[in-house]
Amino acid sequence: MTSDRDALFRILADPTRRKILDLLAEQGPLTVGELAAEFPQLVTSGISKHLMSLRGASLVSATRRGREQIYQLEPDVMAAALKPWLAKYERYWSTALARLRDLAEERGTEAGQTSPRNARRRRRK
Amino acid sequence: MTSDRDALFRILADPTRRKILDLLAEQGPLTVGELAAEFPQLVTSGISKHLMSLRGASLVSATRRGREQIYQLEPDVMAAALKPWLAKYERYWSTALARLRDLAEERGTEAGQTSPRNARRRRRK
DNA sequence: AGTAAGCATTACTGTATGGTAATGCATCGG
DNA sequence: CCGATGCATTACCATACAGTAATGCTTACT
Repeated sequence: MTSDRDALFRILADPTRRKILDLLAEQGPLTVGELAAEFPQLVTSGISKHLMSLRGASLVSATRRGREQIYQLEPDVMAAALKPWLAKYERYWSTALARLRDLAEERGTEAGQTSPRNARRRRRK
Repeated sequence: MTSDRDALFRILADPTRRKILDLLAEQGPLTVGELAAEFPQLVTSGISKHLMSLRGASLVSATRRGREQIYQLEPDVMAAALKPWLAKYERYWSTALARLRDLAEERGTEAGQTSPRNARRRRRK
């Protein structure tokens, strides 16, 4: 019952897992050893566990080459889970940036309502 | 030392908090009571705790009106933390969508290398 | 004044999970 | 063949944290 998106966000919550994904996104496929080298404070079995959970969520895939495992980013699941969710916020972000720019430029242009004009909810007694 | 982004992803990991943010994004400002009504399985003090942590991360802000607290989405922090991070993946997403479309259209156009052409790393023995 | 509504705070509990150490299992080099 | 490398798996531990119940503080109503 726990949705795909729930699982994704739980996985992304851990900084180590996010960094693994970031490395794979920036550098392309990497072996476990190469990945582990980026986390000197962690033992390799820890990395392995993270990689297993990433594989379990289909965020990465692995192919063997001899005794090495080459991990690779698998972007589809993340895109599918994240894009619709992001859509709810992106419109706020543009206005947020505009607002920041406005603040930087001048003070006192308090023309209201950047947020969705949402007529429902009038509960002022 | 734990970065802004770490904090954000930890917060987003909880489905209740994500739903709170979603509601505020979709419906505009809401009171605690209105929010709590969306979570029948939770007691209100639980909602309140979540709202406190959201406020602590500056993802929402609250204004009093009488004895009600009206919570409102505060998009800036989220945008600032998420947009640079998303940039690493978005280019994969377009190709991912293209790949999905390709798969839907036909089978066997296995022209390789959608991923970043990353010349470094040549370790084929 | 007294009661209730709306929300925050605190203390407590159970569970999930990140980390480690130990072990196992292929694969590679000599 | 034998030790070493590369990685996965297991069992174990400690901590973080979501949820609840209890309490308190304002504001509103009568």
